[in-house]
Amino acid sequence: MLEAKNNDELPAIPGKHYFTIGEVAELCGVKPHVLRYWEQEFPQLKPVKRRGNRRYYQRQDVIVIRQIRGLLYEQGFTIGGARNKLTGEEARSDSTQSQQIIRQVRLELEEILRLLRR
Amino acid sequence: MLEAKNNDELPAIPGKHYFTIGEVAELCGVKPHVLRYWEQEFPQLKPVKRRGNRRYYQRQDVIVIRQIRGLLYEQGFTIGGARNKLTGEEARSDSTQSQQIIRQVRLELEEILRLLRR
DNA sequence: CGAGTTCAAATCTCGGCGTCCCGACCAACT
DNA sequence: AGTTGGTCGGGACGCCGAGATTTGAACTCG
Repeated sequence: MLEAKNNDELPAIPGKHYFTIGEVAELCGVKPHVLRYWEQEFPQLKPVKRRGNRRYYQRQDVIVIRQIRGLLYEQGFTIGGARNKLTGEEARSDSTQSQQIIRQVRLELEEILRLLRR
Repeated sequence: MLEAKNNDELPAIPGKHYFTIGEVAELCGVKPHVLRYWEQEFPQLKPVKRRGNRRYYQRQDVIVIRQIRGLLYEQGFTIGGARNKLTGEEARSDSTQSQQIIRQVRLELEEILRLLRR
């Protein structure tokens, strides 16, 4: 159990509404204590809690967890990077790689313009 | 010097062909010993070496370094993640359109620079 | 009831990512 | 030629991010 699987080899999420931490662990290939840890690190991860502070995850939470898992274990983000990526996902000021390059070229062009003006 | 800048606040790359490690450090906001370290970690980072094993970086190297810097310090990738992202990008690079355009514009720019320098 | 699961909090581990230090080498000035 | 300051590789060291383990009590479910 809990081998290092690819995200897309994980089982489909069963049709029920609530999952215990153990079930989610199994579903996502991530150990329970790691799920608790991630909960401190990712504000978007807030399972409902019930009697005795037990966590009850909904399907949405499972999806978020799989996203996080993908960013950390497949894409190679740090926790901080994954967090930013997730929170900034809608507020896409996210500059892609080629956008950065283009900005750089623009700077160089302006530099040349400056030279030409003298 | 060497404050934690954003990538897009870095100065334009001057028009010369070769840079010492110290100049690159300054240009990219990354200390020399880190550049040497990255060189072990990123196969795509191979400055030419001359007498006494001194590194001579070309503009292309400076660009790569800034990309790496962006991935690590702004996007929040691990070194491994950044490396994969870069090598994966290279594999695709011959077919992505914007990269071809960028390369072409860059060539023209360098031609102009050469003209300007006479 | 009893076996198994879950809880919070504290502590421990370990590798990733540098950082420091070293004597030696090199290059550009004067 | 001598001086000044940047650069070389390499080995030891340090910090901290990301979990792992431990503990002992509380809960769940058959």
